[in-house]
Amino acid sequence: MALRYAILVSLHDKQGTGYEIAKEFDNGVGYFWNATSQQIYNELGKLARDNLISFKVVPQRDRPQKKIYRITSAGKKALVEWLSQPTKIQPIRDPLLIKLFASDLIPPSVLLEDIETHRKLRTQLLANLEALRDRKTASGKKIPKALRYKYFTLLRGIGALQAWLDWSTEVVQSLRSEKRP
Amino acid sequence: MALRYAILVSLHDKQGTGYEIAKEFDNGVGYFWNATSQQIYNELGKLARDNLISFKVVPQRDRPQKKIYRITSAGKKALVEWLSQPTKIQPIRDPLLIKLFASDLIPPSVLLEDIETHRKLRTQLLANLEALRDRKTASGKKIPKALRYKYFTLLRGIGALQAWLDWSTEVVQSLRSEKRP
DNA sequence: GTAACCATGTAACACGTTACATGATTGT
DNA sequence: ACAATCATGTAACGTGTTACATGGTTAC
Repeated sequence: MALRYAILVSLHDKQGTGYEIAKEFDNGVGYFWNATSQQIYNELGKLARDNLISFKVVPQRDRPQKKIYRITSAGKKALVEWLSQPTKIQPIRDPLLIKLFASDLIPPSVLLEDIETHRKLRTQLLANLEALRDRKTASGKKIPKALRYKYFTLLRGIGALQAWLDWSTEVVQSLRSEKRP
Repeated sequence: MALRYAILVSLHDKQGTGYEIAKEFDNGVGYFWNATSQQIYNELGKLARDNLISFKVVPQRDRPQKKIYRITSAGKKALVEWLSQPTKIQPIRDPLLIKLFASDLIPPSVLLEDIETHRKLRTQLLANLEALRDRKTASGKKIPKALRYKYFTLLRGIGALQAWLDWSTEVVQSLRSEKRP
């Protein structure tokens, strides 16, 4: 159910096409929600059927036609209602930790490689988010009130990545010391 | 697919009934994987059909009969194979952050309540995990090599909870200051 | 020429959640 | 009385992933 509201939030901020929303999910919104374009196109269809969003078809010369979606007043109402409900704690499901838990079954090098790959990805992501943060707070800028909570979602992304990277540093050290004792 | 291997890891450690595995997922294994008993019973059925686990039915006087499962050699093989494959980074999906992102649509008090509920839950969880950790490292005990990586999964759980709580402290402060400026 | 970008969609399948169903025993 | 613990399972539904399908433009 949450994807639908993530989309409504995105459309409440700014109208857009499915393609654009999908891109946002890869970038901005992406550090707290994740979805494939297929999921998004599908959900946009349902949302339009439920009249929570409307769209206009825009033909283009060079590119395929597109649908620009915007939230309706019914959509805004549904969104506010959902926002007022308590959220569920989301369960943890990290396949990498299954591996660690079963590490006596595989050589440390296999684990190491996997962790290093994740480290690279997350290090890159962290750099992106930190750059974003720095742009927002550069030269003594103050975050406007209305944007403060969006800013907090960014900080959450950064905090989570940092915690993961700190932890993985320890694990890698331990794995390395095991290889050449 | 990962649930099946989480179960195999659990059974590789120690044979058990579906009920016992489900309990483990609520406690030990629970800080990195999560599943309902229905999911587990279902997957156990499939695993048995695929001969990756076997079971014997044990009738009991006072209680309903139970099935004690253990991993087979084919199961161990399948597990090792899976462990050797690279894992995927798991996508982030936190409904609470959707709320924050859309915070201009709801009064801060609604957000505050929700966050406080989460804080209580996670504070409790953190205390449990820290107690577990302290028991394992108490009185200068050294973690045996074979258990070191299991211990790291525990540290990961603790780190993630701490990062979340640190972040939420900031958010709550900001929300409170907005209520009475 | 090959990849990336723009742009949308269908269909099959896998995975997860919730509700329903059963039923004795133990502790408050 | 009521809830919790032990113990397993089916069925309906909702969500997420992967593959397939189409097709022009721009940049290397």
